[in-house]
Amino acid sequence: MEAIIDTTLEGAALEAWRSYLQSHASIVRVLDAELVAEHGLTTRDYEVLLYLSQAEGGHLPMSALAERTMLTRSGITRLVDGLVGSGLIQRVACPNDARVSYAQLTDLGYEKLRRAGCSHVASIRRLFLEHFSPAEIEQLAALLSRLPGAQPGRPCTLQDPPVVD
Amino acid sequence: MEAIIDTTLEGAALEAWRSYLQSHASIVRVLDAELVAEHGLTTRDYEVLLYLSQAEGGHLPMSALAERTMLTRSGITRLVDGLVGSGLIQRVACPNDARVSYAQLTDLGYEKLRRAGCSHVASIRRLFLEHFSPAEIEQLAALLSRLPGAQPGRPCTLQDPPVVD
DNA sequence: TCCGTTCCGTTGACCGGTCAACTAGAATCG
DNA sequence: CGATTCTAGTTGACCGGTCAACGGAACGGA
Repeated sequence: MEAIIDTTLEGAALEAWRSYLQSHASIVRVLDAELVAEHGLTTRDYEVLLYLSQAEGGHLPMSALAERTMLTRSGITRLVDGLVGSGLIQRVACPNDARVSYAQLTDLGYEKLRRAGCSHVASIRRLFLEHFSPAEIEQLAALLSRLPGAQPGRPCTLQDPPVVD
Repeated sequence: MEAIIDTTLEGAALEAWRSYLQSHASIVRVLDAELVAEHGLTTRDYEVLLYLSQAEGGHLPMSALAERTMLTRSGITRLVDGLVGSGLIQRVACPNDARVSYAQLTDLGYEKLRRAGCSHVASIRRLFLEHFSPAEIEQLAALLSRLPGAQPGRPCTLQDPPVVD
């Protein structure tokens, strides 16, 4: 009845994996709490506003948002509902394709994002970046970028990819 | 209307943070899907079984589980409800203190954990560890262990701690 | 042209978790 | 001892998300 993981994952590997998991949980929890407390936004909200701000013209189709946030289309519908409700974005019909509706950042939304962004980035520095030297940051970036899902394009295979050709 | 993060987080730092977030999301998602598909367990379920297996006598009070899993006591109640329902653990009254009830791993639960553990650890290797050399694993462990929450004891402060004395 | 298929977004039902209120048992202190 | 306070666990109401089903619009052959 001994620990399963200890018998199968040796020292440093266990330590790396454990730290990866636990630090993420803790950091994300704090970031979210701060964002909610100071700006009334969840991390999801913030993420959506950020993606919109980076998009051409400040708008993006719902499914593009779903893809970027790794949420379901229905999830995005509901999330956007909330942001529309608080006036940070609005829905705009697409002139070329009546099926798609854009989520469009409003002035209020952009302003909100600007304010929230300052404290949020500061928190990221405090909770993540400040624990490393610039050289270590580079190491870390190099290492972590090899992991599945880290590269924007390569999505992260579930099991072995069903390569059929 | 430019990207907020790009103007405030310079190259490598942005890259490190982005990879950290996205890789975690992707990896955890896959791990969970595999665990559910192959063993009918969520990651939470697995975590609870693992903690119980590591505990003296295979049992732990509910609140100890809540603490370790970073869930609420009510959350643990419901999670344990499910595991009791599928016969993997059982509730056992504490003889010394009638308030506490232990969650106790059953034989079935232990067997389940053993099986699930094999494939789960294999997945962790495939999705995380195998992307690095042993030396890099050590680097990674050393770096990540500095992050808030990575050390078991030190919990991760929310904002500046409200020191009142 | 018209019908089948595919794609986009929304909706209803549900699930896993939180928060707040509660109950029961223990601990403390007069 | 009894009153108060604290602690462990459960419960009800809610929230944020998924999944499955759907409706309307676009596309692609016959």
